[in-house]
Amino acid sequence: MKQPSEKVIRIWKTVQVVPSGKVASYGQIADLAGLPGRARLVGKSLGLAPSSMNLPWYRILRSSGQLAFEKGTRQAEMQKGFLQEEGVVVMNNRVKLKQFGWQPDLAEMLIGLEF
DNA sequence: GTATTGACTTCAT
DNA sequence: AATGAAGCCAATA
Repeated sequence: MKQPSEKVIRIWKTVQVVPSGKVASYGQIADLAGLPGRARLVGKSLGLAPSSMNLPWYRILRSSGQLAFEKGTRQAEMQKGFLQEEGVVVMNNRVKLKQFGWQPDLAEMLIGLEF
């Protein structure tokens, strides 16, 4: 039985810590998950995540604030929809990190470190 | 074992 | 702002 590696699990958990209405970058998630430099692994892991766990993958974007998908793709539009539903303004396929970028709180960090 | 890939990041043009 | 190259490292082939 092949299961996702622990690293993937950690990434998922870390993603779940991101609060609604905020967004985080792949690199940021990787760092919080204790996997610095694994930004790309984060993306892959999100792709592996089953939809049944309600993983808020849409709160994760690039360091520049751009959505991970190209504009016009179905995923990008869906991501945009989810974000706006949480109050995050998405314009021209990007989000203003100055405004919506998530800064981990101590309490939230603790959750992330519980693993 | 090496080569390629990827929901990335950063620096240089 | 846009584009490209290099860096990065686990997973796949």
